[in-house]
Amino acid sequence: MAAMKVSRTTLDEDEARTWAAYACAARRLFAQLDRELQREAGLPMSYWELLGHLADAPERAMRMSDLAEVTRSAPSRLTHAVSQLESSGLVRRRQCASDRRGCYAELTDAGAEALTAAGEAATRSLRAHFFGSLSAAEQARLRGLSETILGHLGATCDQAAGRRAR
Amino acid sequence: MAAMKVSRTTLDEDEARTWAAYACAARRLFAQLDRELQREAGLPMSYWELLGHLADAPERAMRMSDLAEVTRSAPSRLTHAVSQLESSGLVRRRQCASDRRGCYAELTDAGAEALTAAGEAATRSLRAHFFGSLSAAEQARLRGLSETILGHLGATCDQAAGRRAR
DNA sequence: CGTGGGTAGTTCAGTGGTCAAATACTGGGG
DNA sequence: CCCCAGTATTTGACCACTGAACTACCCACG
Repeated sequence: MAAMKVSRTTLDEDEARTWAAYACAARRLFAQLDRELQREAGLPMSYWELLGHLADAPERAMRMSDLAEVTRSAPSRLTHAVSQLESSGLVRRRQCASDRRGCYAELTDAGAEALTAAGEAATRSLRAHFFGSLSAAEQARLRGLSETILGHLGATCDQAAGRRAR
Repeated sequence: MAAMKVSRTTLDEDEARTWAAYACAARRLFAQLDRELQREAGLPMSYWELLGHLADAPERAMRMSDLAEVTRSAPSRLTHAVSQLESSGLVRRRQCASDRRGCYAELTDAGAEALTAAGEAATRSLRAHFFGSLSAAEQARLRGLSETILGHLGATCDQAAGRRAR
């Protein structure tokens, strides 16, 4: 008879294979997208996303800390990333009028252009390697599963955040 | 009536959301696992996997280049990683008898211990954030989808590899 | 008012990773 | 037998990212 599943401190065969497949697929997809984005648009994926958030924002500008929050990255990362993007002319820093500590990162026209170029490269890459391998129904299922995972992560993270906030 | 889907150079709403959900979930899972592994076992995820491959190998040892292949990483990364692991005593380098250029990386007893500790931490983390959010059926579906993606990636990569190999 | 605890952003030192060049050795054809 | 094209690994310079100080500023309270 099959053994009851008991809590072990080690993954069983099936779990290990599931995680391996998931992790390997995701990593290779990221690596591929990143490479193609870099090659065709000269932009790493993380910078592409950063520019994307700026483009979505009103005035194409955001406070550093808000940008840090939506990209889930440490403030110091933003400083470095924005400095780098600023030096390649895709982003501009603007003093915040109401709070002299503060600082806006604003998308420049060159940044907007780079963003659309990167968007096209990303689209090609994703169609080739991600959407191209899945039927519409499979895409929907994968999206559902991802959202489930995210929901669970969000909940546990919010708990932690709540605890920290006391 | 609904528009025919034509090839655009930009993702449509639905594709964008699917990719966003997938990418965000995967990244947050990796980040969480990496943090918890680091905190509880003092080991980044990539080093944990590296040690895992060594543990699975006969004699708990592998040639640097084979290790590079199974971890899909550049040779120089292996050199750096193995040096670092060697200096913390988890791995030992051994000369290859038949090829004096060659070199084995061998798991030490301390390395094996660290690996099981990391395995337990990883198991807890994955159960909490990954398996914990999905039913058995969902896990199976996610695994199937990941394998589909991998199959597609493998095929396209092998083509590229084949072209390169001429 | 003025002072102190919180907040916005930067700086710095450390780490894991990449790419390109250097080193050391192998093995088959002249 | 020797030479050289290829292979295994290392080295070094550089980059992105992180966490922990640090600076500058805001604002509410006494």
